[in-house]
Amino acid sequence: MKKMTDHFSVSECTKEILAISDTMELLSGKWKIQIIGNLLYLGTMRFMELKRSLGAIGAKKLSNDLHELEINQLVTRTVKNTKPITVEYEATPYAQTLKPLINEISNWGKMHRKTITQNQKA
Amino acid sequence: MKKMTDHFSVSECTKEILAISDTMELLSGKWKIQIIGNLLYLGTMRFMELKRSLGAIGAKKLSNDLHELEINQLVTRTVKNTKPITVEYEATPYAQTLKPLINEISNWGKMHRKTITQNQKA
DNA sequence: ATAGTTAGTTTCCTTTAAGAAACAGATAGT
DNA sequence: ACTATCTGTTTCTTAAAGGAAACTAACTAT
Repeated sequence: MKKMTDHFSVSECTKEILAISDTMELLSGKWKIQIIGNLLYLGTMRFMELKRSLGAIGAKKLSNDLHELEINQLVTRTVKNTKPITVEYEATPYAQTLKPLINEISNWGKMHRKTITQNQKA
Repeated sequence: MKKMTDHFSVSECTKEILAISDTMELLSGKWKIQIIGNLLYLGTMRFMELKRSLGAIGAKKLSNDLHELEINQLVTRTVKNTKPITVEYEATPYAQTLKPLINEISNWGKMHRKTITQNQKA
C-alpha cells in the first residue's frame, strides 16, 4: 500500500488511468453493478425474477446488460428445459472477484448518505 | 462481513441498491474518478496541470466535472493572487475516504487486464 | 377461443455524456 | 501591436445511454 506522501511515476500513472478506465468501462452505467450484486448476493435467478428484483429496469436494458456481462464472463446464461421455457442467470466464479469492489461502493454510499443527511440537519 | 450463504432482506436490498446508486451517481462518467485520483495521489494542481495530466480531457469537461466535485465537497478550488491568475484544485479530507474504493477499482482493473491477456494467449 | 406466463426483440423517442472549436478577459513578454 | 499563458465559458455537434410500448413465439390453464 502506498503512503500518502508517495508519488506515482509517469508510467505508473498511465497504468492507473488504464486500470481505472478498464474497470469503469465494464461497470459504469445505471444497472450493471446492481445486476451483478443481485446475482452475487441473492443467487441464481431467472430473467423475470431478476427484473422484478431490480425494480425499474426495462426488459431491453436487462437483456442488453446481461448479454454484455456474459461476454465479459461475469454471468452465465442457462436455458432450462421447462415449459414455458425458463432461463437462469448466475454470477460466475470470476464475478466473485468483484465482491470487495461492490462492497466498497456500497459502504461508501451508505457513509456518504449519512454524512449528507447529518450536514443538512446542522 | 456477510458470508456467501447469507441473504439480504428486502429492506436491506433496497438500502444496497440506494447506496450503490448514490456512489455511482457521483463517480460514474469518464473522468471524475481520474480527476479525484490525480488530486489524491499527485497532490494539489492547477487547472492546466490537471488538464495535461489527464491527457485527452477537454477544458469544458474538466471545468464541469471540477464544479460538480466541488459541490459534492470532494474538491476545493482556490484562486491565487498571481499574474496571470492561477487556480489550485485540491482533494478534500473527505475525498480521502474514497481512497479504498479507488484502489479497489484500480486493482481490479489491473487483475482483469492480466486475466484477459493471458486468456488470449491460450 | 381467450388470457396469462416466459424470455426476449424491435422500434421509436428522449435524455445525458462528451468532444471540438471559438471566444473572453486578464496579464506578461518582445 | 502581436503573441502567448491561464482559466474558463459558449456554442454546436455527435455518440451513447436509457425508457416505453408494441410485438414475437412458445406453452399452459380455463
